[in-house]
Formats: sequence, structure tokens, C-alpha cells
Amino acid sequence: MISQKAKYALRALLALARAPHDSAVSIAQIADEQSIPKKFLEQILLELKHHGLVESRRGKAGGYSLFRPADTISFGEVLRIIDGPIAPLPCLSRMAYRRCADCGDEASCEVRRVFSRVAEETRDVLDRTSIASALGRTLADIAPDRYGIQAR
Amino acid sequence: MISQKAKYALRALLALARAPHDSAVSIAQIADEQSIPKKFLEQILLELKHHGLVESRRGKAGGYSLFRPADTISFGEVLRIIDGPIAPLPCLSRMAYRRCADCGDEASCEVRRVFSRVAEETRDVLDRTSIASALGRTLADIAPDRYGIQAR
DNA sequence: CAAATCTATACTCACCTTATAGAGTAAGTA
DNA sequence: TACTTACTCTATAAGGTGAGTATAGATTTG
Repeated sequence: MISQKAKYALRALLALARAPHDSAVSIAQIADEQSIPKKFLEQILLELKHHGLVESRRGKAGGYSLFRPADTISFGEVLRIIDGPIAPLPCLSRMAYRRCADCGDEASCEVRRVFSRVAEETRDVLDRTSIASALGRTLADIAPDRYGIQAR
Repeated sequence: MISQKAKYALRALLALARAPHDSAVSIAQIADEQSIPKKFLEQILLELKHHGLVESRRGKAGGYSLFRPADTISFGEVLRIIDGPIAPLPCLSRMAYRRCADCGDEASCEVRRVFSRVAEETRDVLDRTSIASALGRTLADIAPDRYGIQAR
């Protein structure tokens, strides 16, 4: 299960992607539209900003907007920022590998072998699907590499 | 991430599947071999027993053994027993569907659409892989339906 | 300056995970 | 029968995580 927070993050990014280009959308507006607790959403957007996915303008008429084109932001990237590793086992994570303390030999671990297939399929979907392609208005699914979507 | 408990459960079942047919293996032996805390493993095996995956004999020379053939026990079934739903979103679970409170319309939810593909791929692997096939000694991967592995 | 808005950190609170403890029950065995 | 081994069940607890709230502050623009 992905966290509620990650779901909010994705919904917020989708909302920003739908907004007219270069127009800032206020936290309040997104929170209201998407039924996300406002203060919680503030934290989430701040985190996405720290990771360079969105930018913000302060003051009256301020708000958030995407910092990168919507077809260069993959679901996988967002999930890794908010929820951490996607892999089903620590010993299968690329961003935060950790050996399983109780596993004698990784190469012969049956559990690992099975879940590595799960991990592969999951990354396949999440790293190839961008915010734009989820909205169904891009070519990123067809040639994602060209758009700089993070490689698996 | 799957839970430590689920990993223990799978490892215990794999150990039972490796044991000579119809011979009971004691909790202590499995715990020792697999480096699983004994009292914790007791709980896990008991739970698997209640769900009809293993059987037990008490007394001296007692222990656990598989109740069903190893190629009829899928990874998915074990995970659902120990960790609950496999789906990445409550609104995608077949065993425990729950509408997302904050989602207006499921049919048009982009997040749901993307993760339904993840769920499908994941189930594909987990429900088609059995304890036996993980050990690499069965035909269940080739014709799983014939062996009664739970359909997706 | 005032209002709207973002920035940052700290805090709560319930629930889940990962066990551990201990008393009880059953089956074989000397 | 008494003893030993092993499974059965319930309770409990420490620690972590998830999902927010609260509070205070900093910027920008009108």
C-alpha cells in the first residue's frame, strides 16, 4: 500500500499539471479541490520543492507550479521522495540497499528471487509513467528515454 | 515493503517444502536453521495452520508439515494471510476493497488507473509463483491453473 | 503596512510491527 | 504414572510509522 501522503502528492502534481502553463496555484486551492488537509499539503509541496519538482512564488497571488515539464516527472520518482524505496525487500532496493540480516546467501534466496520479479515489473510501470502520461496527453509512454524519465 | 513476518512465513514454508515428505519439522529446528525468533515463529505457523496451509503434530517427534502440496500454495496467498491486501491502494483490493474517501470518481482517477497496472503485474507474479516453483522443482509455473493456484 | 501566502519545526496520537512471557494442552516414553 | 518434548493460545510491551495539527516566522505584492 502506498501512503496517503504519496497519493496526495501525486494528486497535487496532477492538479498542477492540469493548470494553465506558468500560472501559480495556491495551496488553498489545491487543498480545496482535492480534499487534502491544507497544512499537510503544505508539507508535501515543500518536500517536492526541495527535490526540485515544483517551484513556488510567495505573497499575494503566489502559489505553486511545476518546475519541470510534466512528462519528465515519473510516478516512481514521486513515490521514492515521499514514501522511500519502492522495492518489496530492502535487499532489492536500488536507492537504499540493505542486506537482510537473516539471509545467508542472497544469490540462493528463493524469496528474493521471486520478489525481484515483482520489483522489476513495478519499476517498469512506475518509472515509465509520468504525470503527463497519466493525464493521457503526452508521448512519454512511447519514448520515455528521450524525455529523461529516470531509467530503471 | 513486505513485512518481516511475511518473509519469515515464506521461509518457513520453503523449509517445510524441502523436508522429506510427511516428516514433521519442529519449530525449534526451523527457527534455528532460518534464524527466526522461535516464539515469533510459533505465532506465524499457528496462523498458517488456522488457514489450512500447514498441519502439526504434538508431543515428542512432533512438529509442522505442509498440509497442501507445495505447488498449490502461492506466494500471494501467504502474503494475504500474513500482511493483508496486496493491492497498492484500498480501492484496488479484491480481498478488502475500500473506496478512497477523498476520491470523487474512481473511473476517472488517474492515480488509480496507474496503480491498477502495478497491481495487475504484482498479482501476476505472486499468484502464479508457488512455494514449490520457487524451489524450482515443479511445473506449476507452466500450467498453474491445473494445480489449483488461486486465480487472479 | 496589511493581507495573502509560503517556510520551518515541533508535537500529538492512534495504530502497527516485532517481538517476548507464561500458562496450558497433548503425545509419546521410561 | 510421571516426565519430557512440543505445540497452543492469550496477553503484553517497546519502538516505530502514518497522518495529521499547532505555532511561529518570513516574503511578496497591493
